[in-house]
Amino acid sequence: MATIKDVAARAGVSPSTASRALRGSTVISKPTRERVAKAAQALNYAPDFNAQNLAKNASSTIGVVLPVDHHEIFSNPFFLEMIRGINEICISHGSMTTLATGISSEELVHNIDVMITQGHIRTFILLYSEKDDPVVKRLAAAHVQYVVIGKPAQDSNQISYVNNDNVQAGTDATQYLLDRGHRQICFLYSDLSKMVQSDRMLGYQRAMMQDQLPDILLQERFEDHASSVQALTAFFAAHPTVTGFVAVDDMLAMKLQQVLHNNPVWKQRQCSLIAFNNSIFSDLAHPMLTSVAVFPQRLGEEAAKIALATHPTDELPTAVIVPHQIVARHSVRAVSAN
Amino acid sequence: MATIKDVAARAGVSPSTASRALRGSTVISKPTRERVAKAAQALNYAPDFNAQNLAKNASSTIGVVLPVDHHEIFSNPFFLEMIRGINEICISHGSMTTLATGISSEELVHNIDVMITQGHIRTFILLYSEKDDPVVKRLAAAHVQYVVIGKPAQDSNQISYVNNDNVQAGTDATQYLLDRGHRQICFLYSDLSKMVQSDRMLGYQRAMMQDQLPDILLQERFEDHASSVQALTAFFAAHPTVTGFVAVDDMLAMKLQQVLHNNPVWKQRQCSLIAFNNSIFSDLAHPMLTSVAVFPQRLGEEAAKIALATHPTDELPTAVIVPHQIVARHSVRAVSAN
DNA sequence: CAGCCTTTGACAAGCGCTTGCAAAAAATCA
DNA sequence: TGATTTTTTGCAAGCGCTTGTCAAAGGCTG
Repeated sequence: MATIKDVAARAGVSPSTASRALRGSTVISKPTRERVAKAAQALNYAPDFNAQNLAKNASSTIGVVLPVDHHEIFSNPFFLEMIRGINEICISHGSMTTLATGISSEELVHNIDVMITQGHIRTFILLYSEKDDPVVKRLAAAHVQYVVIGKPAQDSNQISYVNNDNVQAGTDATQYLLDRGHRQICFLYSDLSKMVQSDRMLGYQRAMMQDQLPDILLQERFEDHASSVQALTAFFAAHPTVTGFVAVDDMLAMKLQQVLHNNPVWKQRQCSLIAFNNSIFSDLAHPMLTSVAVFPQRLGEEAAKIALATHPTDELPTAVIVPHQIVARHSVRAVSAN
Repeated sequence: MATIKDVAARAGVSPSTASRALRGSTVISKPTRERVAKAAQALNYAPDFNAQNLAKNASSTIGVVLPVDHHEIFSNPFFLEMIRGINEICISHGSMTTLATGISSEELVHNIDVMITQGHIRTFILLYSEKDDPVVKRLAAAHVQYVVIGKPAQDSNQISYVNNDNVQAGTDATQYLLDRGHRQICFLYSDLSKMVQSDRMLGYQRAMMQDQLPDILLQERFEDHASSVQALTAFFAAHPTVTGFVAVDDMLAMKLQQVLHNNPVWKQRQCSLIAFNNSIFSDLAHPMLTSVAVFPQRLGEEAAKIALATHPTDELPTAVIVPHQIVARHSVRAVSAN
């Protein structure tokens, strides 16, 4: 590997000049800068990250934090797509990414500690957002920069984040059903402590309220068949005229679909179903799910851009909202308005 | 952060002695070693990776290579679980992991190049195995160490790998159906160029042959409903008495299940179904799929252990096979032997 | 044309750690 | 006890890069 001395020699300047020239310092004359650049090119020079980091006492890699391992969460293809997006941008900026995972909160925090103290990593991207997250506390205490994907649980205008407009997405999904004649629409969710879910629910409620229709909520995880059937039986008893569901994500939608499909009476109702995330599950369901795409890769990309852009810690935070988009498949039918 | 000088000072020795003591060099007397260790402990000392790497001209991070981005592949939860396993082990060995991804083969190779030349990464784990992989070529050319998860496409006893015994898994799955009275069993796959699939198929064939039963093969991707129905119609016409399917993975099994379920006649056949991977899809299907678990996290762990263990490149390669295990759910019924 | 300011580039120190080499200390032996 | 070996420790150089400081060179003005 060529070192900076080699390119300096070839360009006929000192290493320090070469260094400055390569980072585009205006203190070096343009001709020299070009000469150095040419030499670097010719020698196929690339700086050694370790040396660079050591000298700058910084790091060219950014840490990507996965949520604490919880099987269900973890099997969500979402994360990989976000990681892809992040990595893409990082590489193009000459950075690398490294992962922080953990089987428990403590382990995660510890791993992050190691990355900060030993790895000198100064920028993190959180792939999730949670209330009272010890990870966030640690990050803040260590004065490192971080951007979260999702809506920050608090201080949302003090920290950088990228997110979808989940409230709007909720409204749009609901409106989609309304537009097709549905009036009795149920919002199906599993865990309101997740910001995504409560936001989408808010959106749903807004849409319903606008048409002066009553909320119909159903919380259910569909963990086993028996309890699912029981829950749905009770639900339909209370709301016999429901024609559509807005399910908070497509995994949940799929589960609902399964139990619906499996009961002749319910199947006959042909309830419409709109979901979120547009992941592989939407395609795998039958009928395929109409779903609100949220573009995880894009989320990752935007997060990485923010992370790579602002280095001064005391700068104003950035927030970017990535758009969503309904992709129509076959799980929604129009009904004649009653 | 405490540096090695600090601990040296506190222990009353020179930095070099401290360094040697901390790496456990036997050239340092035991008492001093202990004194240094104690000082390090007290100061909460941890070495700076960058400095360490620079001095040793090595790297304490290992590169994890994802397959080239192909949407279907990428939405497989498998990868994240392997990564989890890898990360777990790496962290506990004081290493970090960094990701290599790419939208094309060229991009991937380029990214890996950067990691090697600029990042000084000397060890990689490939999360996939493919024939004529340019990544492998590059890795070999650069004389870096790598271990692959899956069966190496060639030279399988020259390179380290970790894998399941997919042939045996195929046999076991088939035998599971045989044991329950099935005789007309179909093997469903999508792409034989993948080692996993061809291996599992081999196992299926072995089991069938042992009972002197004929192979029944079906290649189908179930990409859209119409073509799926068509394919199955043709299939059942040719093999009207099939009672069970061995599907090469649970995503495929799920798709099959969907189209089967959706046709009253086929549904009535109540075909049994056994799948592989035991991912979230197995749980999501209805009825839930009996599936052969292959423990991706474990695969990752083992791969990481190998990667971290052998540093001399000229050492003999290691191969480890992680066991599989059938987890019974509801997609297999016993049939009375005819 | 002398004096002063500006631009340009080199020198050298240092980031935190490792390691070859040699000096000091301890242990052994005659 | 002195010589010799063995053990233990310190010195200093160096990994590849950045950057503060300063000298040299060139351009102005009066």
